[in-house]
Amino acid sequence: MTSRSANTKARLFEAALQLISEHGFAGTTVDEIVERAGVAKGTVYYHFRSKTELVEALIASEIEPLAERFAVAARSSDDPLARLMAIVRAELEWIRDNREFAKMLITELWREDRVWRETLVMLRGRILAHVRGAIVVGRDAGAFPADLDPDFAASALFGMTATSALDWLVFAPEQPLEHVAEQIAALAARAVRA
Amino acid sequence: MTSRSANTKARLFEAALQLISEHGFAGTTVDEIVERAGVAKGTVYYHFRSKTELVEALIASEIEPLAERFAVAARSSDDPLARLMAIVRAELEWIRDNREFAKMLITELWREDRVWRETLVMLRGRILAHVRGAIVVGRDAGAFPADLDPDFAASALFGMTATSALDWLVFAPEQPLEHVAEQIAALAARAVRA
Amino acid sequence: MTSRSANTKARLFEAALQLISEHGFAGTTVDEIVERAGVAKGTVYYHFRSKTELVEALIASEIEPLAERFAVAARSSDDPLARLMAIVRAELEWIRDNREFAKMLITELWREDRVWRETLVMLRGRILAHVRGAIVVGRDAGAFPADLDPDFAASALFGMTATSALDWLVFAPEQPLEHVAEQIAALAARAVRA
Amino acid sequence: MTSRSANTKARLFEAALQLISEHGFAGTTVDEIVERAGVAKGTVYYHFRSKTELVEALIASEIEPLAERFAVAARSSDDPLARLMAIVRAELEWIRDNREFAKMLITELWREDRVWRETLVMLRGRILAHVRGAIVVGRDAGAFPADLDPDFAASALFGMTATSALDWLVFAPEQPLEHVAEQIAALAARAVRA
DNA sequence: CATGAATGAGCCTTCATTCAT
DNA sequence: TATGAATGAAGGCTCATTCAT
Repeated sequence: MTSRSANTKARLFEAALQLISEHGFAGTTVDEIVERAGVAKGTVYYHFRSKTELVEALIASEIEPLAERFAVAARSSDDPLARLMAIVRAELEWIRDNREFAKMLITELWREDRVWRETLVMLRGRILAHVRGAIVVGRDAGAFPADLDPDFAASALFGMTATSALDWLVFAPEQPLEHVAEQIAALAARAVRA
Repeated sequence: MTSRSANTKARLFEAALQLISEHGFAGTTVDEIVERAGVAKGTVYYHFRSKTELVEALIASEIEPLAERFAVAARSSDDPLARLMAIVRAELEWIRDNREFAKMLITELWREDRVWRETLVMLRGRILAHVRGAIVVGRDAGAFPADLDPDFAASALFGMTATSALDWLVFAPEQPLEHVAEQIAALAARAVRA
Repeated sequence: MTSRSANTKARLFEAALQLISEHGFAGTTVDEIVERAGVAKGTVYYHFRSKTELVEALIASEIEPLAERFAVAARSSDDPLARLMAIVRAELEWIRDNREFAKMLITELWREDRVWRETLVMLRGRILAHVRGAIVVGRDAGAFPADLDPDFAASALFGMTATSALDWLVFAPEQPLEHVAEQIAALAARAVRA
Repeated sequence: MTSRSANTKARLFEAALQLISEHGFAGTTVDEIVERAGVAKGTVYYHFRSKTELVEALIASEIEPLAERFAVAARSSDDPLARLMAIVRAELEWIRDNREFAKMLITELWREDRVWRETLVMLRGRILAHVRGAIVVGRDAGAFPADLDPDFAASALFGMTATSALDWLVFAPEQPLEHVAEQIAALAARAVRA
């Protein structure tokens, strides 16, 4: 792929991401995307087979960096609680840095008729596996309650962090990340400790 | 309004709700709605000014019963923790009973260009106020940590419950409500204890 | 179907037929069809699922009358040669009366990627069966040569008549039908007589 | 013209011919042509001014060899009937050897909006002139009926042969050329005998 | 109260053509 | 001589809305 091609695709990705996070996939037109990207309409169809495949490619391009951030956080400590806190913080920071992508994921994850749904579900699984791993280790070490359902707790902590982060960005964006991180970390830490 | 008219509207509401929960507002057509409702296309425009107003009316018709369920739960006990648990449980039960509506709320709440967004934000505010109220009482009584940010904790607990409930219904619907309720209640109870 | 619907469809059929006979299926746009028919573009898609299905319906609507004309001609006489001549004449008259449809059939019959190809091939088979029937009877009665291949002769006579008729209409439309009919009849009669 | 250039053009011609015979001119895209030819899209526009001129050049490249085959057949004998039979056989063989081109000619000859229509009409005239010549000679010599319209008979015999040949190739390709040639020759010979 | 035929703006997509390399 | 990324006009189709009945 030439760098000209790569540059064009990158501009299309950015334009599509911003628009879809605001108006959803169905509510975003190809005309709007190309206008914001500064290319002609046909260019989309030179690089992608359809509007849908443009978004599939966009998601695919973001998934690895995202998954890697969580993998790094999960490797950050041997202490289960510290590891959990690192993951929570990674989630917060990622949402802060990728607000548009996060909004798109939330609104599209529950939509059952999207071709990329499987991809998103798998991504969710990879991330939750890290959370779950830390929980299992902590539970077996006696640091967390014995009757904690790891799958359930992983999903709950992940969801609590995600919705809190979005609430923060949408309804109280003036709050510093540190305050949010502290509050969520405190809640999460208490929620799982034995 | 005659009962014939009310019946027609009810069928339109139900059809619209199911379709929008699956495909989103923009992804649902009036043709699909009327086909599922078993009425003619013109009928929608006899009862509502537009597709948007149909959905506005649908949301309005659900809001009071929903808010009332939370109000009842919030009045159920004087003990702050018990009250919190009742609210969590009310949320779970409501999502189980109104799965389509819950999915619609989640995917449409973050969309900034919807006319009913304000309505949903206000609804969210009413519900969070109950949670927040219980937290403030518990904090002031020393049952909850003194440094707990009530707004923040309310949003986090509400979000944790909502995403857990949706995960449950979408990814593990065979789990009994009791197990889910216990797990969430345990997490929530620990999260706020002093 | 209401008469308003039927009228609209008939106007679409007529417009489509004229345009496709001139520019072919792929060379005719829906915009051109609706402009000539005097209806809005959406009307096509209210009545038909696609441009292709509009043409399928058009062909289906013409096939029975056409097949019936040949069936009548084939029943016109017990004498095989007279019957053959009646069929040839029916073909000529039909092409004269349905010039657009005939041109469309010729240019679309050989196209292997058309959904209606099977329909046209079956129509061809029904017509050829009449010609073939007359030839078999004449051959068995000794009026036609014993070594005449009925399938082959039927296809040859039918094709000769069709191309002659189109040549006539396109390159020498001033000739009266009678002259054309006499010439073709004479050629055909000689071609098959023992 | 270098041999590399000639080779590229030849590959474009072959690809275009196959595709157009299947899907028609309007139904064939430049993308499809270059993909089958194994060259880049711009290459078409380096060698030809447009898709239309590519096809014009393709037709032009085939016309002389085709016309020459008929001219040779027309010179093959002094006997009018033998000459006619030779032309019929030449037509059959040419269609067998150039099936795609023949199908393209048939479907494009009646299309009144093609720039190459005049070229094809002239080609038709040149071929029919040979048939007509043989008929006139035979009629004047008393071998053919005196009331035979030479133009008409030429067109009819040519059309009969062409449609029979295509029917053969499309619907009964397993038949040997000899059988087809015999059947058509017998029909044609009888059709014009005095 | 309800219908369904009709509308037309606007959607996604196609495709012949251009142009910098 | 050839490439392939980019273009934009035009294509088929969708869909919320209107309206005569």
